[in-house]
Amino acid sequence: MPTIYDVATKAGVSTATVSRVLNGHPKVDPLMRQRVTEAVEELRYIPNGTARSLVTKQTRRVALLISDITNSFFAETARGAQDALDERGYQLLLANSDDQSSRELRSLATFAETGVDGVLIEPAMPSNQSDATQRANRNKLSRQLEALGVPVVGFGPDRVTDAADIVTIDDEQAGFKAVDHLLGLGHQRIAMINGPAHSAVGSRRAAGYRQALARNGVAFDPDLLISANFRRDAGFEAMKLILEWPNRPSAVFTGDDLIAIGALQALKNAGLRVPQDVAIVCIGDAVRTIDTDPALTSVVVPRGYELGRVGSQMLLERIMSSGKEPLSPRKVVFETRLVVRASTVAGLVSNFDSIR
Amino acid sequence: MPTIYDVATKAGVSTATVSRVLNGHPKVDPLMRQRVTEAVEELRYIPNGTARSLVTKQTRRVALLISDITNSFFAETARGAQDALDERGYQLLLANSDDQSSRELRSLATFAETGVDGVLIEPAMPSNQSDATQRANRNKLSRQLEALGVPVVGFGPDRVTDAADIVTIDDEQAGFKAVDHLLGLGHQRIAMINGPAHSAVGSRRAAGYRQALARNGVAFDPDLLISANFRRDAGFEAMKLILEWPNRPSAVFTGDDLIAIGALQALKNAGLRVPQDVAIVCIGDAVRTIDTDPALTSVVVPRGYELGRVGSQMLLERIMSSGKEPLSPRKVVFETRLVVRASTVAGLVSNFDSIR
DNA sequence: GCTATTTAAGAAAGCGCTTTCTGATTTGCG
DNA sequence: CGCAAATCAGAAAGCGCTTTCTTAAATAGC
Repeated sequence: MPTIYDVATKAGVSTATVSRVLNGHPKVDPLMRQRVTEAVEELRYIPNGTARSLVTKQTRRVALLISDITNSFFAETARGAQDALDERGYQLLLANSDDQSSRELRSLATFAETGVDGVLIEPAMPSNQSDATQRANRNKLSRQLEALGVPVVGFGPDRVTDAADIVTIDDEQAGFKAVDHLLGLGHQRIAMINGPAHSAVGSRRAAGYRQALARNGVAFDPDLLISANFRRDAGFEAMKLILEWPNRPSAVFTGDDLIAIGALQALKNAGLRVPQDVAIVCIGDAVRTIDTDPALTSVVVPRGYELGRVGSQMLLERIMSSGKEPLSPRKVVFETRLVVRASTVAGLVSNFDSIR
Repeated sequence: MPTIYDVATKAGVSTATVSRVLNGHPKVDPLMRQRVTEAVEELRYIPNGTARSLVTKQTRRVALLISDITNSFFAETARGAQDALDERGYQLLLANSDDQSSRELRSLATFAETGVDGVLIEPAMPSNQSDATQRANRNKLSRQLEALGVPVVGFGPDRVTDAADIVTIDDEQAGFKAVDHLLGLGHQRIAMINGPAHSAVGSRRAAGYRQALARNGVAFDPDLLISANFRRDAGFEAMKLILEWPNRPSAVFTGDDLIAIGALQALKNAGLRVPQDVAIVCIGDAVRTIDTDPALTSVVVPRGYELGRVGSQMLLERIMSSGKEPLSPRKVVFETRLVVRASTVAGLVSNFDSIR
């Protein structure tokens, strides 16, 4: 592997000049530039990024720390991040936390050694722990993130660090819109099948559910709020359970689209009509909810791609403005949008246009 | 940020000793080790990986270059790779090629600068190009990969480099098993709805289809082989087309599970019974094919996770054995398994046990 | 025409580590 | 007890760059 010395020798200049040419320094004689460029090509010289990083203290690398890349939402987030970073010549270092604080901290420690210019993080929020433990973990995370000394952008409603930017979805609003829609259609007894009780996303969506009820003067009945899982089978089982209640709700709001698909299946199996017997509304991805039968009314939330992209852009802004006066922490909240389909309004025909 | 000098000073030793302690060098006095360890903790010293890399020429970083992380198969691959790498303290650098050679080469160039210890690659195989162009691209890829000078593991049937390891799925076998099953049930007129005509995976699966026909003495009819896309809607449309044929096939083999799901929908819409009127068999993921109605008979291929994991392990073996005599190129071919369900044999009841 | 100023290239230091080589001290052995 | 061998810590070089400082040459000013 040729080094900058080889190039300098071949071009008959000093390494300083080679470096200047390589970095597009303005004050360099066109002749020198030419000679260096030729030498670079002849030797197929590739600058050593490690050596460069050692002196510049920049790696052109950003870490993305999520719970699980296998989750399609985060896969999209990764892709969005990747695309934005790519445009600026930054690379993406990926790590999965499995929503465990310990793994999260471990990854961060590795990043500290290896060196990154910034981190994108979806903070772990393990729900199986006490509030005190959770707080302690968040504190540890904050401190470790601050110790890294690089810009941070967090996905989720809470700021992971005092200086961190935030990009998130207004889940409470989404829950509100869904339930408000049902109430507007005259439903009064509305059940909710939610994700895990203490999941961050689930609890915010449930908050929206309660808020919509309150605003419409309907009393909240805790029995109607079921904690399940963000999975199809969980939705199926929960719905079966609901159908055994003596006083069946006229509508069901589900915490996400997979739950809704499972619930729909359970209703079909029971021979019930949707929406005539039970209406369904969910929060979810636009694409996944359109080709069910009936198509699902849903509050469409932005795709992971958007969040990843915007998050990266914000991170890059911070990275590139380092040295200048620090930007104050920003927060981007994505809006959600109710898309009415046949699962709440009988006979409505939907096509893919509705998802745009 | 404290450096190794600070630690050395604080511990009253030389940087050499600190380095030895940090790297677990055996011949170092326990007393020294103790003093160094204490100094490290007091100063919260974190070794600078960049500086280390500069001298050791190792980055503890591996690149994963795939077409698109948003594809769930590759998301799983990434996860499998990640998990295997994590165990050895290696990090994952992610890049998407979108199946474009140009992007692939660009990413590789960046990796060359930044430095990686190995690369996992799913080579781009853009099908919209001439054979000559494709060959040229493959050559460029090979050369650039070789220039990198690090171990390579490729996903797919063809060796990307003479020295590269391979991990792949026996798609031809999968196609064979699927069609052989149909033939065994007495079907003679069997259509295939495949993915894109020139996709690597699709063409191998089609080869299996033809091979099964040949082995069973059934003539291959090119009209029965439809090129579509590995998507649900493509399957739906293709099936609708087939149903307009004067001489309807008694069975359909689809290139993947999404196509099958779409095809199933088309058959239902047409009021046809599966498998009595038309049997369906597909190649696909075990989970996705079980909760259709009827459950899909399918040739189950390993999940991306497995490929990623095994690929990484092979890569790590090579990385860690560098310096020793080079391992000869290896090839791991994952077997596939026919799982018979109700879409070919009426009345068969399936549960999740069948997917293990 | 001679000094003052600008311009651009080079010398060399230094980024934070690892590792070889050297040398002091200890241990082994006859 | 004396010398050879073994042990382990330190000095210093060097990994491949960037960047400051220096210096030589070119230009300007009067």
